[in-house]
Amino acid sequence: MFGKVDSKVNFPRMEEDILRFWEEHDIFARSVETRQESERFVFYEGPPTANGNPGVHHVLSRLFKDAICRYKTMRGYYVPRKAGWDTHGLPVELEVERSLGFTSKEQIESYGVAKFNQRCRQSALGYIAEWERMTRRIGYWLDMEHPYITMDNHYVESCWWILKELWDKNLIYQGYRVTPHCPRCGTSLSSHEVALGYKDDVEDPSVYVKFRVRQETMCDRLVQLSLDMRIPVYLLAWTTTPWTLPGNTGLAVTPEAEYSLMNSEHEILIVARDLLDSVGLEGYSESGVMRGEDLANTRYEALFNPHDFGVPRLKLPSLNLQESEENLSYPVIGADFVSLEEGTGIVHVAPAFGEVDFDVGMSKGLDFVQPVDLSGEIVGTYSFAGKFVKEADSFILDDLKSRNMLYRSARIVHTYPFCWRCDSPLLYYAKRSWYVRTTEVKDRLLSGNDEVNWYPAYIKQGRFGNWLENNVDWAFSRERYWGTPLNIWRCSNCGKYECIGSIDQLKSKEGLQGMEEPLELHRPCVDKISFSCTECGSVMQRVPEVIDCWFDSGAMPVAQWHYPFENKELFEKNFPADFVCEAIDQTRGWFYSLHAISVLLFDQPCFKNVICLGHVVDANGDKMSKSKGNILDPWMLIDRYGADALRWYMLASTSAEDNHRFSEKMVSETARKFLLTLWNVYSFFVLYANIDRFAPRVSGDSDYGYRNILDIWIVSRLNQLIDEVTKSMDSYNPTLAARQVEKFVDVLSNWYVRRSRRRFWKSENDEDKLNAYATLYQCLVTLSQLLAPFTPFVAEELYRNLVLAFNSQAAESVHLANFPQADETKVDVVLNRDVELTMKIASLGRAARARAGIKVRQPLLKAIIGGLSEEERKSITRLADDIVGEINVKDIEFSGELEPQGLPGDVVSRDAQYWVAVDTTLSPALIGEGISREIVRRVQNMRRTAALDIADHIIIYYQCGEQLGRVMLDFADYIQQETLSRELVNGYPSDGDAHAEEHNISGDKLSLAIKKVQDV
RNA sequence: GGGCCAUUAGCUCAGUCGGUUAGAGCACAGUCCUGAUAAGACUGGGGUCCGUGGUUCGAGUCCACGAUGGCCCA
Repeated sequence: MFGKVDSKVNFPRMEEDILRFWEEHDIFARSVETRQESERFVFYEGPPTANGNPGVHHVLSRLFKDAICRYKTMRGYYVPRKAGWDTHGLPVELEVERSLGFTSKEQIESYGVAKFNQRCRQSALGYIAEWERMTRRIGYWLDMEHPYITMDNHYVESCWWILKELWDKNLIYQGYRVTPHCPRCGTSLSSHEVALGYKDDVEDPSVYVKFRVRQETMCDRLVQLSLDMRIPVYLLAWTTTPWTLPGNTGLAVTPEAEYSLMNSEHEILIVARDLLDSVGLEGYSESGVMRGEDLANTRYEALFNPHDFGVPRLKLPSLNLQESEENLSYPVIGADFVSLEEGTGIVHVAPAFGEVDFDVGMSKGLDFVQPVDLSGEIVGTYSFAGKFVKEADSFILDDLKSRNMLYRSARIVHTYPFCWRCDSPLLYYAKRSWYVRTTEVKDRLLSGNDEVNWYPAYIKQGRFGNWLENNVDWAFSRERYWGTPLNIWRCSNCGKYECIGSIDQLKSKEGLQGMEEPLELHRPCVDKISFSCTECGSVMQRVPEVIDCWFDSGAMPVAQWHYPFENKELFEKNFPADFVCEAIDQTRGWFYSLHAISVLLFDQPCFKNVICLGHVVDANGDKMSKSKGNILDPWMLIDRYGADALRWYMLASTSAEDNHRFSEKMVSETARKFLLTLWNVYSFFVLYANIDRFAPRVSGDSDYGYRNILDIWIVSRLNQLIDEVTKSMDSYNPTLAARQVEKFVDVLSNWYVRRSRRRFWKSENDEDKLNAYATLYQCLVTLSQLLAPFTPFVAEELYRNLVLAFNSQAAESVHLANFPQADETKVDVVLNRDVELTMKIASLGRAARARAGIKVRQPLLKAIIGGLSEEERKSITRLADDIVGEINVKDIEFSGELEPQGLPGDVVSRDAQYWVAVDTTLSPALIGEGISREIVRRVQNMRRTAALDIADHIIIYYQCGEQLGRVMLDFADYIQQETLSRELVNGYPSDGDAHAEEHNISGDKLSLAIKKVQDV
């Protein structure tokens, strides 16, 4: 006997039971370890950042990873799955800062870096626990007992080794470059972090500033054009960041462009001719035109002389300090980046801010003036000193206005980047940073990418390829606290740098001091360690930076094994990965850091196949965010619908790469549509199989020699399905696979079971019935295996109940079983097509009946089918029973005519190719048969109302007129058989133990009563 | 400003190589079927296949330009 199955299933509760079973019997570990000798399928887990609870979008990528890994396991591969946790970085620090109420780095310093980092560690550990809970519940199988954790000493040491390798290859350098800087967090942001924080509707000043031209530096042409030397000549420049003006050390023009001299009574303004209209110079008239190259080398008076405000002036590229100069002037330079689309065609250059500005400063040898500190406050003795830059804007403008250096001031709305974490406006700020020279291996980054299979394929040459094409060196240092400490020490005397690649190397240094045991490879512990300089013998101290946490995660192929310090063999066996999977934002994140580090170290890519997922969005297609309040809690969905429902929705509803629209309603619909249909087929099977004491063969094979065509067909479809699912999964397309399964379950339920119902219900235990059970059994067992990677819980439930009840030798879990193999010889494509055609004809026939207004329960004489080809006609004759049964006609005829002839339109239904007509002639015999079916239906409803068991036998009592009485007699056998009735008694039951109802059939009264027969 | 992706029924999505009347599910209405079904069937309403141009005998599909949205980069 199979275990009793309730048709009303509580999936969440069932899943909890399955989870307990898995854990008690260690199924996951066994599913991996029993395949230890097989070919390896290497999977890398992209470590989630442990700084928040997992949301639906995290669940999505975990499910795709799980489905592929479970599939490969069932296909016989050895698929170890090591969990990983990303525990470092600004996100973690911010979480702690928030809990402590901190808003600046000073507060962290005075709180104490040791205590602060301890809190970061605790915070990460807390979230890891939460992630483990979610991972377990959704059925994501992952070895969480042996995870890699980026904050562990071993992990950090491997990162050190990598950096030392790169250092030895001369791929690490310290550059003075402009980086997006968050003044609150006090650190640079990587480009992908910046990308997270762009806002499109930022209001900023839009100001036109006048720079007075030094008369003695004017070229002849300008002297000539500025006729009246008594009025001043100004270069007009446009900016949206007035706070950068104190850092101005140059103006750039396009050499080939034309510039107009615009006269008023008091002054001459120089503006690009193309931009006159957009600048709007009312009251000015053009007194001359000159080329940009004529302006180059002209000098203008410094807007703010740094020497007057106690700010040093340095010379690029040497950065040598410059002497104080009273009448300071800066040059006009020709450059190719000057826009003639907006502004004035004259660009204000401040090398301390802005990447382009710095680069041109380096190449043209401009001055470098930095009037802003790293917290974004103006330094020096300006009247607006001490103010935050954005706040200083208006004071700077007032100052310029009072000196008549401001032509016009307005406001504009544009796009500007903000810190994705703390929302502070980012400042482009020139400072020292450590770089990995990724541009050195750019060609190999690109060619390595060619070897990777991307799903979807367009990412390879598209987003990821473009990103690699535009590769710039990786600024990987961070001026923060909680991260892998940068393993570079600097001599306080001679400035020599040394990179330390291991703990042993560090311990062996001469003059080692400050090493505490146990050694903790974090700040401030590592900061205290010093040793002697090999050059001059002075003390070497570690540089203050930590490294970008993206570097940590990209190091995982190496660092998860503490390679090369141990596990050499493990590393080699697990490199490169066969498969990784994350959302599309990781093209610039983890996918890149993995790829870059792998190519830098080993000159080869480190993953062969990658699924790139779209984002999870809400039902309206909007991104989920706390501020919008459209976040869905995965726990709520799991508690209500179960993990399988969530899994199936995520895997089946939307292609992996598209945005995944998400709402509670969609999850519940999916659960109903698919899981309940499957469950109903399953509970139907178990209910009847138990009544008939069906015992499956241990092999599970349904081939009993004799076959009903329905059996042959569904087995054909089943083998086709196995083939389809295998191919879809092998090409990393779980969505397609899931949809194929969904289609199969639909036809299994709504054609195979529907058409076979009577075979299960008939009283004889004949061969046909046995075959029906065996076939449905085979379908359900195979489905449980096909579904195991997708809906592992319900698959397990089906498998264990169906298989283990009769086969104690079988694997005790579906996840220990092998994936089904398609038997190609059983696939009959012609039959598959014919059944499709049968469904089509049945559908047309039902439509024709509906048009004619005759209930399906009323049998008709015949249906005429047209539009079939000769071949189809021959082929489909073997399925005539199904057509006859579905349309409820006594016979079918085929017509060679393309159009129905001489038949009223309301009995014909057609599509583009086929037509079906029904003969609506009703004989008394047919009417009687229709009535008998009507009676059966009413009795069946009464059985339900009386809450009788499906197998209970009854006695039917009836009272009626002559016509119905005749039907009762004529169709007595049929009625009794259908309703499990021992007797048809014309009269009332003698006792009150019966269930009685009054009926009306086509105007005739019928009194019915049923009574359960006690002796079975 | 640049790149990638998407846009098909009220909603979620299919739509193969360019070829018959563009489909399915959900939702809505009516009818039917049913002792597995919380299901199913039939009918109906509901379509500017984002827009404009082009290629073609023929375009949802190919090309160009544009719009909107998402993501990425500036």
